[in-house]
Amino acid sequence: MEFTDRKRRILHAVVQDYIETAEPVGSRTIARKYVTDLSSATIRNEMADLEEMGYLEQPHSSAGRIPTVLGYRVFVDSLMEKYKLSVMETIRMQEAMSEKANRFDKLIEKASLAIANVTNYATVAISSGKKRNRIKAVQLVPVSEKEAVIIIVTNEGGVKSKKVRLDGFVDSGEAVMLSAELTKALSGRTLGDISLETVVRLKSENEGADELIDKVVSFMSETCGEKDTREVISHGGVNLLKFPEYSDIEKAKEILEVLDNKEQLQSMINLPSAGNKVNIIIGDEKNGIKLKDCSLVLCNYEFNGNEGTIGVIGPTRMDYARVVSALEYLCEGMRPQLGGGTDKLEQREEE
Amino acid sequence: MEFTDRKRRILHAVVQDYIETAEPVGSRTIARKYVTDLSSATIRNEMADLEEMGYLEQPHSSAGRIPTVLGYRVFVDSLMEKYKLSVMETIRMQEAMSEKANRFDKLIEKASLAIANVTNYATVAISSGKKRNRIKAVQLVPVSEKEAVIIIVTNEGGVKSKKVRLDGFVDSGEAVMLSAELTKALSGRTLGDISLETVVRLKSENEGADELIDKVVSFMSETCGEKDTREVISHGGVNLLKFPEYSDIEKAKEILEVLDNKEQLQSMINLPSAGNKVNIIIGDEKNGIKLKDCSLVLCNYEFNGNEGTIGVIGPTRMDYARVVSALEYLCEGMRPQLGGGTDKLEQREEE
DNA sequence: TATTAGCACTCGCTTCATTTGAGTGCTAAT
DNA sequence: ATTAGCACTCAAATGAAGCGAGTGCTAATA
Repeated sequence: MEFTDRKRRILHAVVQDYIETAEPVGSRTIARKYVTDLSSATIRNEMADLEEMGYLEQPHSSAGRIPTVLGYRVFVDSLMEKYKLSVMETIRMQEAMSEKANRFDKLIEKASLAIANVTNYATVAISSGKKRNRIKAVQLVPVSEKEAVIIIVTNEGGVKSKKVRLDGFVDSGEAVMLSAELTKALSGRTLGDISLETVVRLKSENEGADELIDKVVSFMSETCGEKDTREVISHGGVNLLKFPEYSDIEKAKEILEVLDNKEQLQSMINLPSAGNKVNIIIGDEKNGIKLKDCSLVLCNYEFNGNEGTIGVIGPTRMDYARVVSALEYLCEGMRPQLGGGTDKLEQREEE
Repeated sequence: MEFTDRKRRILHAVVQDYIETAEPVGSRTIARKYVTDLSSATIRNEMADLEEMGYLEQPHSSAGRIPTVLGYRVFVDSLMEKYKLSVMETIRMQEAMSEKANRFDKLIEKASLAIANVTNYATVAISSGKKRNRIKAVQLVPVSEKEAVIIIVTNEGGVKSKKVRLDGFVDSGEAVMLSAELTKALSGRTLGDISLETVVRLKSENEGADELIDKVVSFMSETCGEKDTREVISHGGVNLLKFPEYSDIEKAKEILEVLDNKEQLQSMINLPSAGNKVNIIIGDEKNGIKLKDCSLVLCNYEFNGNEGTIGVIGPTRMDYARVVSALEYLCEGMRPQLGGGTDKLEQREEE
């Protein structure tokens, strides 16, 4: 059977209306609101065809039609028109992002929250910082008789620090010396690639500081091992409760449990990383994970050397056009400063 | 009317049974399961008394009794017996806490999650770091031609850092000099109390570094202004969905919205800080906030100089004894190392 | 030949009345 | 003082009737 233009118009109408109302849409509704040049009877026939072709289905025999997964697919791929964000929406996002974001994970937390608020769906964000940083400087600061702070500054200006307890005493003079030594020896290297010889040499050249050097080295490898810190966060889960598809508490629990579970979230998001384009995953199109009846709109972002993915989760019946626009706006707006002066580029890390 | 010992036994039984079943409990149930030496008729009379005294109420005239807020109050204050944590429960908490917690906020995040998992209620935690820290050292590290990192180390070994952009160039020699100067001038002071004279003097003694000094000072006051960074987090909101009191989606939405809202959470928790003892707030006992039908069990904790509050939110019908024990175990176990060697005490902060 | 009007039919909801049963309060007996 | 017994109450479960949105099919129309 041929997918005529008229069928296309009708499919578009069904999806559109179902997205708005969450009610199965009947032929009469379409004839009145969308395809006014045809009678309900004609539309009825076309809808029967569309059902046969797999784009629509009926919850029960005397109800209207709802889109199938396939129906949504062609809708998002070729039917839906681009949504123009309202001024209000852009402002809300800019405001959310304009506040000083200290750490990178704070920034994406803000982004995630902003998207959740603007779209009124749930969001999930993952930061997969590709930290291939090199050491710029190492500093030791004694803070009490038996404690000192190790500070490592990287290339990009990142700072890692740790307070350690020492058995031996280190005074500030020694600390300064040792800082200089360590900086000289390690500067330019990656956190991971400190060779054993280097360690041995350092120890022999700085007698009595064995303990501290060990601590520094182990701290570095520790930190380095955290490459996949992959923080997963989620916001706006409650937003979903206002949709009728989750008025059943069991359904609600199901999805909220997924949103609460970092592992599941992660496995859900990790699948595709198709460039920087927005990626839409509908219903349970293969990729497993129990996001039945849910859709996922993903977008990769990049900021200041870190990168990650942010996504929106909602009912399959979500307002794809608006979600896509919001995500694009935010992710693209992240590279240039999104509402701040030069300040925006200062990355800052703290307790 | 007198609050006889028999009345006490019956009230205890009602509360206990209601906590378990969530169903109004009738006289027959009590006669069979709890107070077997009395007939249901006698218990009926006693219950009528208890209702008159304000400890019990009836949802409707032909139903069993449920505890009033007052009823819960006397239950938690003088009736309930201490719960002994099962081995399984302690193990689960220890495991959750034993992993290396980098930053302090990560640690309390873990604690919050652990309590949520063990109790199966929702938790909320707030860290109100009482940062009365004094400066120990100031370090400047140039990372590129026009960028440098400012690092401030405090008394307690806390580290704050920020990458700044500079118009003028700073080489590492200058940076070391300036670091020493700044450390000498500022060491021992609180982040907030740098006087104008000090700034002026520093600038005159270090010509050409005006810009950097300004940045350092403004960073300090910025950081200082963050005294109330008061990070609020919450976990286990979904847990609540399994309780029948939230099987109505509207009720569920109500509480989950509160849990999602940092401001509301904060105002809810901030009320009492009665020492280090566990504090139970039932229903909407004055203190406002829409936690009607909910109870809140709060406990203050302290770790490594930081302090905060962690709390459990659940239906008024929650298993107070178990929650109290879990919280006490966790909060008290926080000062001594809770499942780790000396390592546990090392505080570490990073990107 | 494509479209449309018309009509019988389906089936999920809502409404309303009835039944059921757990639980109470009261009274009279122990 | 306690208890057995009984009439009464009321929420919740059950089920029948009617409604109405929507369909599929057929016959008339352009």
